[in-house]
Amino acid sequence: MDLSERQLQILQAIITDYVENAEPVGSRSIAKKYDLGVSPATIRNEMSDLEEMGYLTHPHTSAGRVPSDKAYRLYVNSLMKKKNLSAKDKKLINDRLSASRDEFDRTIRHAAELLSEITNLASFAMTPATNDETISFIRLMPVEEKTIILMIVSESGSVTNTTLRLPVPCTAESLELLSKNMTVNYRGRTLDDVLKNEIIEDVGSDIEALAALRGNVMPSFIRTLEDMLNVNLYMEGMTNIFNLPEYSSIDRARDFMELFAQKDWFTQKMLARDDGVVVTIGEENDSLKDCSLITASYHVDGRLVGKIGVIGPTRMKYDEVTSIMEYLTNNLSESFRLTDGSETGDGSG
Amino acid sequence: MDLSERQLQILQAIITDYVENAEPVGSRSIAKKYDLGVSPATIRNEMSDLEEMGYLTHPHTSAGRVPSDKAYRLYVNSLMKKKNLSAKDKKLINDRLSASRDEFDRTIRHAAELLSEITNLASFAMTPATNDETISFIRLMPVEEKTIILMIVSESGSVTNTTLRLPVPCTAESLELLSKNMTVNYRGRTLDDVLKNEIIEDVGSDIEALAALRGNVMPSFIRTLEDMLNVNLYMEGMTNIFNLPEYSSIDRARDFMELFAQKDWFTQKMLARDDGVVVTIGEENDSLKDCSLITASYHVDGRLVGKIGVIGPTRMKYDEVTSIMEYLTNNLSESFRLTDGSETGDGSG
DNA sequence: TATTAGCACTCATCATCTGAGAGTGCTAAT
DNA sequence: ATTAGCACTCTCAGATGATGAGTGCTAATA
Repeated sequence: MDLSERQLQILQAIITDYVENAEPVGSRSIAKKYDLGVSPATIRNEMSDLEEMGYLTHPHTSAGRVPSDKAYRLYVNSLMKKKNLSAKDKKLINDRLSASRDEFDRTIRHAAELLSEITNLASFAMTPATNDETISFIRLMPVEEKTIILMIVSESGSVTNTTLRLPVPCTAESLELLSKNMTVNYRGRTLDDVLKNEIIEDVGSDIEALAALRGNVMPSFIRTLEDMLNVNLYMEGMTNIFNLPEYSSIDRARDFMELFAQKDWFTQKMLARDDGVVVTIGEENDSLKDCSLITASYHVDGRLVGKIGVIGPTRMKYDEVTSIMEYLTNNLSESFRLTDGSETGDGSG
Repeated sequence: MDLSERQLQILQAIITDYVENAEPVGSRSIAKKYDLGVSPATIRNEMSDLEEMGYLTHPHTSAGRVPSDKAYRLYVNSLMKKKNLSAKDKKLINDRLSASRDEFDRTIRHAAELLSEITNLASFAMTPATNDETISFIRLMPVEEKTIILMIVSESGSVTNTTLRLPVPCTAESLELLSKNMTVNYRGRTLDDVLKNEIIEDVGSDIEALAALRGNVMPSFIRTLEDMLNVNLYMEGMTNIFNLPEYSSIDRARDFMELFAQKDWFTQKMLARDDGVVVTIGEENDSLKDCSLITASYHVDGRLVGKIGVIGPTRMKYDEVTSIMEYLTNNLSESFRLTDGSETGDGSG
């Protein structure tokens, strides 16, 4: 049962009005503000039908109508028109991101900050999942007699390291040897692959001292690989939601904040979402039943996929927010394109 | 004008009761619950005097009394008795910290988690300020033709690195040479020293290619040193405060949360506090006028000083919280004592 | 002199009530 | 098919009054 042109217009008007004012919309105000050429009574009848079809709800008899999740979904899928970013916002994004372009994590954090500043909602940004990153080389370095640094470098140039203490001293030569040994062994393999398919124990055992050293290093190696898999999550603007009428009750606000206190859970959730701009509305989210969640993905070196997102009430300016996120992720992907040498890696300052 | 023994008893009783129930305390309930051997009327008179002296306040005529900041200060300084941790809490702390002892940052985060769990307040923990850390060595490593890794290792074994791209290719030998060169130059100097006293430009200029490379590396070197100075701040249990009656108003809750959204500002504030267990109450804090803040410091390798802290309403169980923090920081300092080789640096798992 | 009982008084809180206003839903006219 | 008219419903804000906790003062008491 498709909606008539007029019904769509009315629904659109109600959504626009409700998103703006956060108050149930009455037939009279629609008739007055939006020039639909019909009387409030007609609009009332249509509203009644729309409610029957599940697009509107009714807080109580004598209140106006409020759009349902279904209405927002329809809006996002068909009604919504693409919005152009204001020149001001574009400038803001360009300026702020370029200032930190060569520092990966800082840039990601700035993206989250920008997103919450421009949208006035809660936002997050996370570094890419690195399951498919491949190992480039492994290096062991002496610090003190029994202290060494273990360093793993991935193909995309990201580095993770750990400092570890050995039960017995070791020589610089044996560290060098084991470094080469491990590099040969693991170079080109993905983190997931190495972590899942356990450790191969058959290399280097011809020299006993080396085998012992290897035994001491392996647990740290594995743990460091796990560290490498961790994505960093930056959250910003959580307090913005306090300014919204839907969170004026302390309980609502608490529920909201508590969701984000569980960072690990949240990260997993976000990683699982599809790439590209994805909008989920109200009940479509498992938790967050009265929130909408918009995520978008950016690319690093054209491959790795990181995510940014915005969380707010279902009453949200979907058109604006999606546009901002599209612009922002394009900008990020552009920043993180490593194919040619135009970026020197150190800033001008 | 000193307080009489009886006045102290009454004040103590009021504080105990108010901390427990968060409601203004009346003379009758004091007389009933705490066996002071005097009638409500006498207590009323004393309360009136205490109010005149600024130890109590009066929300309105017919309400009971509430302790003022001054009262809490007196309590913390003289009245409070040291509390023993419950065996349960001790076990919790021992178990949870030992599980992550060899991973520095993780341990710090766990400390913050523990603190908020046990106190049911908001907590934070931060890694030590590293101004006085000295540089141990600097290493440059090739990744690809024009991509290299810059790595700085401090005396205490902490490592910071950055990946940078050069405008022109460089040889492994020149990287090696510059590494040595820089290490000789900076070894033993503190981060602060190096950052403040600008860069010495007179070394290695005898080889032109090396000087050029050095010019390309220095900006990243400085930035990486700055990174090294950054302390990590972990905040936990922010949502705990929603359960407290003093934050049942959305405005209060918002103010509270907004303070902690400014992480940099907060970090600076906390770094500036004295070492040891420090309690500041209400107005004694610049911002946070109706909060109390308790911080304590732990030591790494007996030298570097990190901080943990708890933030809550002035109505707080000062005795319990300070005890917990003392126990926790002792435990942390113990964990981070690096003097002998008993710790292998890699876990048993 | 210090303490206490007694009592009038104050004030917040809660439940109840009221009128105003917004908005609907239905019916009958256009 | 649309619209005007009107009764009806329900929320909201303000007013009212009862309740009860707790004080502050006074006069009696040990």
